[in-house]
Amino acid sequence: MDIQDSPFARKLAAFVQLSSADIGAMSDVYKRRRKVPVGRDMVYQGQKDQAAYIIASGWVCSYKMLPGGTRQIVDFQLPGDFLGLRSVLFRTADHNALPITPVEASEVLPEDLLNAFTATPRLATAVLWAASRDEAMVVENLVSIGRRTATERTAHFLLELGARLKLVGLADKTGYKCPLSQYLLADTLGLSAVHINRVLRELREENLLIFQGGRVTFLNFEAVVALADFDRAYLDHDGPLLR
Amino acid sequence: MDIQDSPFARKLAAFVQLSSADIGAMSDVYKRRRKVPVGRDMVYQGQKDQAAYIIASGWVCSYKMLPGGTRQIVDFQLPGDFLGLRSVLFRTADHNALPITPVEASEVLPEDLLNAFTATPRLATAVLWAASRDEAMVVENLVSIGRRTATERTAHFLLELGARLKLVGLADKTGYKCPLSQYLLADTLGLSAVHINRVLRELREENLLIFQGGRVTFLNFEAVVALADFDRAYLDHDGPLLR
DNA sequence: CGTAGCTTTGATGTAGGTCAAGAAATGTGG
DNA sequence: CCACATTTCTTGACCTACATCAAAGCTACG
Repeated sequence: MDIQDSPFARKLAAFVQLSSADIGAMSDVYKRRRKVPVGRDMVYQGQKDQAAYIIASGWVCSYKMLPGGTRQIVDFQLPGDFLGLRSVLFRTADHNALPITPVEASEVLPEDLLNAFTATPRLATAVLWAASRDEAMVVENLVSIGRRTATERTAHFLLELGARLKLVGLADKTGYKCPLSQYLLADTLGLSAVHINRVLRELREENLLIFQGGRVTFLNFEAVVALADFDRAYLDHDGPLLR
Repeated sequence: MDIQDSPFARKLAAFVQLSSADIGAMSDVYKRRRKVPVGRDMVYQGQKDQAAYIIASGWVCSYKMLPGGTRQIVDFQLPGDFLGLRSVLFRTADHNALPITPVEASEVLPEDLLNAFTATPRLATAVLWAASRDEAMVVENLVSIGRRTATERTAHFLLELGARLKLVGLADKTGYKCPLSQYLLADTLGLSAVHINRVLRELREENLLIFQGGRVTFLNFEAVVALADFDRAYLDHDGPLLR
């Protein structure tokens, strides 16, 4: 794939107009392509001098383990997303990352990243923007878990996933392919798997959405948006914000 | 105050060694000093072309409102912290920010910030690092609310605050001054104010810590760390990480 | 075609919410 | 420096959303 057509470049290009120099710097960063199988951690907590990755295809989840053996999933990385930026900046990973589908990713070495930032500040700004977008999602998740009911936060999360996938052309208004199990959903939303199951049944019986057979289908998109108090604007940005 | 002695410069200097050029760029960024009284929002959701701020003194809380009138506090900004970086990058604020003590802050204009990044990439990297540290805290909060009990997450949060304040010289192992009400604590931790009160009583009666009279006092620091499963490393960084 | 991971459902338990109301602290104007 | 108002804290009684436990039916794929 040409660098300019990669999901990563597409995403960044939504924010800054990248010059050919910027794109050149990106191709340096974006070097070693790797395939990673399901179920083996790509990053694990406490690991030193961890590389970062840019996801080309597949889904990854970033999570933290707690002493009791419970897990909290913090975020998912989808095609075009950066994985492990914090691990590079802090020199130590503070979380784990696990592919939940087979993944193709490009390894980004810390030096390359920092050199690219120094050489092309616009790229640094673009990466900062992408990191901020991810943080905005984590924040929205925090709000969900803190103050929304199980049903609201499930709906909210599934809408958010849809919006992200739409950005990279993997979803439309009717729904999207979704490889998540109810266990993963539970660990994302701070609920038990049993309760997630009941919530999903309720959403299905209310003709709001169907989560089944590896697919999310919205039956009544507007009603789901209303239920979840979903802000459609927050992941949409018209054109490049920075010229 | 000399720029080099500001809490902001101190914090960034912990990450990158800033050259005099970097410091010069910072003084451009770090320009208009303002005083803000308690209880008037500095940033509010939906506001366009919002400035960002660097806090010189005082505490600010960033929060989101939900339709039911409930509130989730996402983070606190303490002296040296950046406020509203996302608002600048996205051109629209996605949250509110409210001083909970009188605040002195320097306004950072979007242009100045972006110019500084272009002129001195090291500064951009440093700001990216600071933003990542803040995100790490939001993540830790998410984990708390998702998977820790009320007692654990309260302990965790109070330890984290202590660690942050220690970085800017406002806390030691015995405790710190803390202007938060139990209502603020509740909205931070996704609990009700009534329950926070019970949790604090329990922590007090177990001789773990006292939250009273605008002060947090640790009676048995080690026990609190153990209870909260607090990772002391994650906010400590020995020296500049990036040379 | 067996076995391991998912999904579904029922029964029961509990952490934390809500409501209510008094006590203490804090602020404000005279 | 006091009286009054307002917020903040504290506690008790009761309730509910979600967890836990248990067990049966699915899917899938080696």
